[in-house]
Amino acid sequence: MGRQPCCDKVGLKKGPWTAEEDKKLINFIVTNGQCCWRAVPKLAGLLRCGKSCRLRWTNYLRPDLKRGLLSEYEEKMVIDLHAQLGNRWSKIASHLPGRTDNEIKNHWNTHIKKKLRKMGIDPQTHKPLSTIEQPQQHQLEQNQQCSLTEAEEEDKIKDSAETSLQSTITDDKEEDKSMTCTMEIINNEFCIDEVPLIEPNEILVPTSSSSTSSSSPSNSSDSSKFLEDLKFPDFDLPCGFWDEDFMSNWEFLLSDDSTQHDTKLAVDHGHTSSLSQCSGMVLDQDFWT
DNA sequence: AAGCGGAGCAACCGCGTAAGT
DNA sequence: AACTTACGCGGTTGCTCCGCT
Repeated sequence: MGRQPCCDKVGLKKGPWTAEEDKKLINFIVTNGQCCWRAVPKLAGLLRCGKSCRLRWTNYLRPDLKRGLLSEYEEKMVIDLHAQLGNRWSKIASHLPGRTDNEIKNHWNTHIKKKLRKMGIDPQTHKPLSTIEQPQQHQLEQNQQCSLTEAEEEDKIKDSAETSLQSTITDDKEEDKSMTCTMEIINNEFCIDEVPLIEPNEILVPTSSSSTSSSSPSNSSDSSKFLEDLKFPDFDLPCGFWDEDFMSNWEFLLSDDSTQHDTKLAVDHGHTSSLSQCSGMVLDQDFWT
């Protein structure tokens, strides 16, 4: 079956996002919520494909994102979850509020891999490097892959991941057995037993798309006029939804002074904290409607 | 000061699949 | 049931920054 490209690539912009584009995307999503990514660029007045918009929003502009390096605890969680889930970054990310799959993937590839190797642990199998012979290692990888592809196992693993972070990994499954030694080694370094539980209500619920918003334009042909009316600071925000710190952060991003904007700047200049604070909040879906 | 190389990270690409018709 | 469409995911790329020579 032929698959059409996600968007007409001709004339679409690629590469780093500008402050102006961020502004447009934020304005649009704050007002309309996340829905129909394919339509977002057109309605928001962006020369990007929907995919690019979604990525920019989920990986960078979302208000509930934490920025900055992963804490030791988060890092430990990533290692733990990776041992159980493999390279399923989005699943791993779902256990780390405010972190994106992309961020975790990058952190894994640039930091954690090295760290584990330094500790003598194979990052793929989570077994000590010295004890693994090549053929065995290969089989281990295959076994892990195999077991992870089964839906039944996945549910078990998911449940396990949610609980084992605070306790020990059950050893009633072969793959768990194979990880035991790894975990022992890691535990020496990270002491996961002391980390607090993550409560379900601490898991952020990213804004849902049920919000074909009531405030959305009556039809798309009015979208350009509609967008003119979007001025972020004028939005009625639920009381206490975003603290002043956070608002100033986004205002920073949206301000006209940020033409040279590289959102990294915001992070580098101490705006991280407000973003991080947001991660503790559960987004109210009503807000988006 | 300039050049080089590695590290880090944002963004892109292509595939799998759920949802819709 | 067959097909289409859009979304989400994971792998990869390429740009920027920074430290070293």
